[in-house]
Amino acid sequence: MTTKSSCADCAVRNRSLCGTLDDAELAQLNRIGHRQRIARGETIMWAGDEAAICGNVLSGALQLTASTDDGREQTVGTLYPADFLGRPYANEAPFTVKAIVDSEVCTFARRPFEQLLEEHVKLERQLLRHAFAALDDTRTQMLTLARRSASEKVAGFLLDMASREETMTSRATPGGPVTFDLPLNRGQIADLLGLTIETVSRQLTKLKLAGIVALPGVRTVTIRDEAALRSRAG
Amino acid sequence: MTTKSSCADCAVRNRSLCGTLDDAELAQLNRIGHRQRIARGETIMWAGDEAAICGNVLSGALQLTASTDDGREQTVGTLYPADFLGRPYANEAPFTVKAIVDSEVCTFARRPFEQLLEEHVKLERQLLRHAFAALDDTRTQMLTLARRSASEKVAGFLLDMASREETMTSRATPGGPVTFDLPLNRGQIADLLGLTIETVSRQLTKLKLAGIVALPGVRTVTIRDEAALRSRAG
DNA sequence: CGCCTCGTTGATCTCGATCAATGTGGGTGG
DNA sequence: CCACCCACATTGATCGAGATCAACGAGGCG
Repeated sequence: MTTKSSCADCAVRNRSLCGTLDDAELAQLNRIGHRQRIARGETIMWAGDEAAICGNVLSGALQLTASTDDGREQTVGTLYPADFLGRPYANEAPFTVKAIVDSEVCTFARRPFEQLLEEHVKLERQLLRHAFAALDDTRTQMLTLARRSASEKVAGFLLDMASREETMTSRATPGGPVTFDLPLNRGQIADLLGLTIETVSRQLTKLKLAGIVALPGVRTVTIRDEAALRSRAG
Repeated sequence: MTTKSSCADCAVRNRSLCGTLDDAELAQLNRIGHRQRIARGETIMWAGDEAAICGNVLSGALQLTASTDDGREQTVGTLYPADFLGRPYANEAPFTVKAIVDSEVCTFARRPFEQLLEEHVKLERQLLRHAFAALDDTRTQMLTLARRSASEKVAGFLLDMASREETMTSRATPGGPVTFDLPLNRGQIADLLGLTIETVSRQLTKLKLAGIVALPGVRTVTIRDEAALRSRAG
């Protein structure tokens, strides 16, 4: 399910790779790009398969997953709007990419995109910055996975999701209670944090009993005491 | 302690960033580069400080470390010869960089290096490839940190070190016993794998008692049964 | 209504951390 | 040359966080 469309009205126009391109360059990119909808749960790239496409996330959220031979899984990265997806110059995709909510991605076939990269230095430079940023994020997450306790992980995760929510909706209520919906179910949170479903659930219950958060719905979270949550996140 | 020197006799000439440059470009790079020795244990970059330099690792090994506010540490990356060090376009260094053995690095002041990057597309392209490779490595390591058991971690680590040793010395004894020295002490192995010193030590003892490895010296390892080690690594 | 997925809660177990003591090898100074 | 030291490594005993196994609850949908 792909549709042609113009870059002009792109929601992530000035945050993604394309931000620095002039109109002529953008037109070129537009020519090889397709806007593609990906349903929740759908996998658009399998680890080990040929890395045929790359692109920009327009809306929604996707996750990168690695797994051991015997099936233990770990989320090794999450892609949000304006993030870059795929792996130029690689023959096979290193990780599996799956939509965790309904999403839209602006995709390019890898070869033509690589071609464009080589012709447009600005595009390559932006990609380099994105790659470095992703590398820093990933390394920071390593510290969390290896050294933080379950309660630190869950507290940190909630703060992370809250701040993402706040920047999306640009709500200006610093310190006040924030309510938002989690795009992930318990299993997905567990995958992300290197925990089990049960541990995530117990940690959330603990935070609820301590009055730090409220859980009006199973996917809905209200942060009632951000300071306390922050101190638990360490 | 820095010395000028020529790229012509550089040990990592054709594996590092510089591999694709022509003589004129190399001369330019040479003009702003310094060969710098770093003693074992010495820190050349502190997380949060200004990211003043970047460069290529020539020999030895360095580690990137992240730590929590209360002092728990995690190695989030290791740099070997030909790896790129530093963070162009960032104002502060994201992680602390320390030499784990006596090392040599070819360093550039960040600003002039960035300048050169902008002028030489090939350099930028190589850096992009390095960054992607580092990203894949880091994400793969996340799976290990979060989901593998202590014995899987240690077995995998030994195989990793052995293969690195083999490629360095290009020894051609596939399957046969391989002997090599670890550049890391037990504490550093623990940091790398997200374990404690005691657990690493116990796992090594277990492998020794099972006859899978021999430990002729405290830093020396002989792999006696690679297949068994590989099956423990999962 | 019954089924199915997801989430919560309880009981128990296990791996690895922690605390503590002992061993070892290499370097230094008497 | 040897005795001592000190950092590093090993080994043992115990503890506890989180995994695992199991049962139950709550909403959504045919």
